[in-house]
Amino acid sequence: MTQQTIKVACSNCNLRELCMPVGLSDDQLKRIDDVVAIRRKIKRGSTLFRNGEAFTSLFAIRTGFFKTCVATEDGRDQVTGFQMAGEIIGLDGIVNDHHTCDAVALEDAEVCVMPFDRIEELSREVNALQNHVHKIMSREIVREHSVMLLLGSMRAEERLAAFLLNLVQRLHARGFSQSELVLRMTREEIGSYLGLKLETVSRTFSKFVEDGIVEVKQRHVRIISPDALKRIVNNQQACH
Amino acid sequence: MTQQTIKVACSNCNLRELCMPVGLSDDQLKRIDDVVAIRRKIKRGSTLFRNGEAFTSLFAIRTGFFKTCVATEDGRDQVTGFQMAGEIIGLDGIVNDHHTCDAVALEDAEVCVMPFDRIEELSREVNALQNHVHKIMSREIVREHSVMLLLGSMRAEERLAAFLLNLVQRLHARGFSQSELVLRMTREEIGSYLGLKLETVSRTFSKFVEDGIVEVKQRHVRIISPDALKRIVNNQQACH
DNA sequence: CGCGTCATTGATGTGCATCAAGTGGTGTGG
DNA sequence: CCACACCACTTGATGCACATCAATGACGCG
Repeated sequence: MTQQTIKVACSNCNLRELCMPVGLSDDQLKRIDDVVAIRRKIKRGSTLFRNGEAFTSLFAIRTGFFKTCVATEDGRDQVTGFQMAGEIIGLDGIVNDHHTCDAVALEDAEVCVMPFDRIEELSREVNALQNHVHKIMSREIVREHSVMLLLGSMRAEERLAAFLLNLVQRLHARGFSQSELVLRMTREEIGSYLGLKLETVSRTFSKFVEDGIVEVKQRHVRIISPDALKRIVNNQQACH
Repeated sequence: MTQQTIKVACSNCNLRELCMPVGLSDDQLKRIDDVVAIRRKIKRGSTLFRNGEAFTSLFAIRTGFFKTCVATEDGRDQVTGFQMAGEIIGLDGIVNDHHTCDAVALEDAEVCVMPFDRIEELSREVNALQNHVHKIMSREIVREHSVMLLLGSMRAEERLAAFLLNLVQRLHARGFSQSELVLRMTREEIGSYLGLKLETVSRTFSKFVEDGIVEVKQRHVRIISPDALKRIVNNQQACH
C-alpha cells in the first residue's frame, strides 16, 4: 500500500484560505493544527479510500488531482467528481461510517488527514470551524445539483463546455491560467462524469477545435473563446 | 402568501425517529423543542422557498410532499428531488446564505421551521445533534451520487424502476404499503427528475404494465413484481 | 523498437426526443 | 346537472443525437 505520513501544520499552509475558515485567532489555528495531524502521499492510480472501507477521516487535498466514483453491483460505474488542491473529500462516508465511493489519485498526490471525531470535537468549540464544515457540505450538495442539471437536461456540447469552464475557473482560483489547462483525466473519465461515451467527448472536442473555440493537443487545452463556451452552456446562438 | 404558524414540540412527535437523533435525554429533547419553535403550512402548488431567497432555516417535513428544482437562466429546469414526511429540506442554502433551488409543495403540507443559527448553537452542546446534522448532509450527498449514477448511465426503464423502488421503500419506512403507492407528481415532474421526457415516462409505465410488473391507474401504482423491477435496475435478464 | 494505452475518426444502429392526435378525468359555470 | 374547457396522460409516426462497432493513429514507457 502506497502510504507515507508527514507531520505538518495548517497555520503556515498556503492553501489555508481554501480549506479553512477565515478570521481565526492564532490560538484557534494552533488547535486546528492538532486536528490536521498527518499528511499522506498517494501515488498516481492508487486509491485514497474505497467503497466499503471504514470512514474515519476527511481529507484535504494538498497537491494532486483525484476522481471519485460510484459503482453498481452489475459493474456500471460513474465518476461523481474531480477534486483538486484545497478541496475536501470523504464527506460521503459520514452517514454510514463507511465510504460509498472510491477516491482515486489521477496524479501523485498528497492529502491532509483530518480525523472526523476530532473535527466534530473542535467544531463544538470553534464556531467558525463548525460553520465552515456545514458550508463545505452544503457546497457539495449544491455542486451536485448542478451536475444533475447537466446530466438531466444538457446536450453533449453543453456538457463539455460547462465542464471546461468549471475546471478552468477552479484552476484560475488557484493561480493557474484562465485559458490554458492540462487535463489530468482520460476522455473516458470525462465521459463517465458527463454521462457520455469517450468517442462523443473526443468528437465534441474536435468540433470545438473546428469552430475555433479551443485548441487541443492531447490533454493540453487552450480556451480561445471562453465567451463562446459560455454561450454554448447557456444555449444561445453564436453571435458573430 | 399562504403561511400559518403553529407552536409545537418534537418531544411527542411521531416522526421524531426520522428527523431527530436517537437516545436523547429528556432535557436535551426539551431544548430541541425550543429550536423547532414553529410550524408552517404550505398549500399545494405554492413554494416553501425559492431560488435566491435568504436562507435562515432548515425545514423538517411533517406532512405533505415536496419537490425541489434548480433552473438555468435560459429556462431549463430540473427536479433534483422529491421529499416526504420526516425529511429535511433547505440544506442547499447553507453555503451562500441564500437558497439555490425552489421547494414546491405537491400537496398541502406542513413543515417544522428550524432556524439554522439555533441548530448550530445547540449542536455545539448536544453531540448527538451535531453528528445528526452531519449525517443528514452526508446522506443527501450520497443520495445525489446515486442520482448522478442513474442520470449518467441508466436507460429509461432502469431509471423508472429505480425511481419506483426508491419511492415505495421510503413510503414503506413510513408505514405505507410495500406494493401500492400514489404518485404525488406528474409524469412531467418524474421525467424532469429522471432526465426523460414525459412521453417516455408514460411509455415506460405502459411497458411495465404490459410485462405484468405493475398496475397503473392514473397516479395509483401497484407493484406486482418488485423482483422484476430490481432485475431491471440491476440490468439482469428476466429469468424464466 | 515494440507494445500498451489513449485518442481520433468513420460507418452504422438505436433509444429517446419531438411532433401530433386523441382520450379521460376534473373542475367550473350556466 | 350537464356542457365545456382544461389539464394530465396515452399512443403513434418520425427524426436525431449519441451509442456502438471498427479501424487507425499518436504517445510514452520498458
